[in-house]
Amino acid sequence: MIVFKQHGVTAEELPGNWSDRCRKIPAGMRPLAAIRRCRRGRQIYGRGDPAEHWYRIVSGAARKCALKADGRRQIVDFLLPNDFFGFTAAPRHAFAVEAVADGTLVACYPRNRLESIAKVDPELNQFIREAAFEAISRLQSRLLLLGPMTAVTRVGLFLLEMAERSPAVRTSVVELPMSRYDIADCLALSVETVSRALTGLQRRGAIDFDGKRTVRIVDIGALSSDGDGSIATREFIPGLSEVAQSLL
Amino acid sequence: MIVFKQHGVTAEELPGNWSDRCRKIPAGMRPLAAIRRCRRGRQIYGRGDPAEHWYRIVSGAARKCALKADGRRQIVDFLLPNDFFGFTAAPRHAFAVEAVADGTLVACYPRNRLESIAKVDPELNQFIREAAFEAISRLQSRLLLLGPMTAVTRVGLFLLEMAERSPAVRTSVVELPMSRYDIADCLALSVETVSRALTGLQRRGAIDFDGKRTVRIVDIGALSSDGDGSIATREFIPGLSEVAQSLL
DNA sequence: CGCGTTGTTGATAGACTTCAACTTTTGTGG
DNA sequence: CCACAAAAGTTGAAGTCTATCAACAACGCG
Repeated sequence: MIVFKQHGVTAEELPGNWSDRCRKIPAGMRPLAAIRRCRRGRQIYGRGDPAEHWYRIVSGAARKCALKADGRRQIVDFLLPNDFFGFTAAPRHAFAVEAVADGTLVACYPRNRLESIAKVDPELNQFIREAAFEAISRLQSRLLLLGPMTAVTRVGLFLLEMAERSPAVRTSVVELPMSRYDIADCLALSVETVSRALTGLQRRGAIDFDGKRTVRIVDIGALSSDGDGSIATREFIPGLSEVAQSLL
Repeated sequence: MIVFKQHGVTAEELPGNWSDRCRKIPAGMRPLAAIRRCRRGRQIYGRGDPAEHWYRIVSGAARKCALKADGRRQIVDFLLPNDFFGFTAAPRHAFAVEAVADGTLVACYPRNRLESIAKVDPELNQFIREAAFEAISRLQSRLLLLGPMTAVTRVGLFLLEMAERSPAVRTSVVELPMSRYDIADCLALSVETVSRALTGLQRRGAIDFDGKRTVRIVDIGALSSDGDGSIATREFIPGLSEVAQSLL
């Protein structure tokens, strides 16, 4: 059994909020779902495409991203199972969404039909509203990740966020569906810096690898604290659960 | 008359999207509004406060921010007239919101009563949904501002965003309600860097000042292009209007 | 007028990016 | 099943940008 050095919390107790996101999908919208299977890199919708559907990740993972003139990507959000996306008040999507994992399953819901049903179905209405509110929370957490902090701290907090959003039972083991390049584009760092940060965290004993994309969180204190030992994030990441907050 | 050097577009034609945000507020929610007047720096709600209201800025400006352990702030969003805020699926607010301008007027709507009315009022429902979607758009734009780019570009894009969100008729003149410190905390830069960037843009002839907090946008090309003249943001900021996109 | 706040400018140190070389992993076709 | 090429990941050295520290100027308010 893995025990976190600083706090004596077993790995299994590392809190996740995944179950929170598994609220029952309203009966009214279930029959409207069209399931699509996407290979790695496959575009789910592009920038400028008419916004005719809302989407939900069933399994796998996707990235919401913008393309800059110099060819570099900026990843705005990672979508994991049960995340809804594609919300916009505008008639067209402002960002592209692409599958990250091979064989990602996406449920597509026709927007106009969903909106018609919502007119007479309070349950569906509340569901959509809360899905949108969760997207807001996710984006706000991501904004904090881009604040002024060192690369190591940023990568560490990213791993924590992924751990909490992960559906895995043992949340101390994080499966990263995305490449180092994706992480870099998401954290506004270069690939090399991400790689060095991960290596640094490993050397420090904060994490360990069971493969390039499988991370074991060993010492959650070392993960979130800065290099000099000072804790940089107390009361800082609202997206993290209460328990994780207290650990920071 | 001010003419933009690169494109020959008069100042008055610089497009704003403020009128888009002035959609009529549904009749059902108007009588519920309680108006609050806030002095500069006054907290509208704090982190951890029960989320019992939704809010709308009537006049003035506010900042949504998180406090880090080292005492530094991270500003997640600036709220301008007609922006709605306070949305959350959680029972408590994750961020604090404080007035930036003196005498800021805020409309407060009781959340539970609004939700009750929404159950039977499709119009109100759609209104709330779209207000939330707009918050999502705003946050996504802000995420792009924190991507990897130089401080000058970041400040320039910030000015453009403020210009487009401004209710002023002549959108080439931007009134900044916030201090340099606020801008720094919003863009993840130091105050000194923000100051230097503004001075640099002025020297380059991209902007001019009618006072510390009144900026005239003179050359929109120089504002959004990088130091070496290369344009860094084409097709990049979905939050900007189509016309501004074409100018970038 | 004095004092605190806000804003500007300069010099230095530190962090990240970039460029380059290299290793490991993955996938594909013979 | 192996060979080979492409993609993904790692590591090192040098350059650039920004933060920090420090000093000072401008502004606002009692």
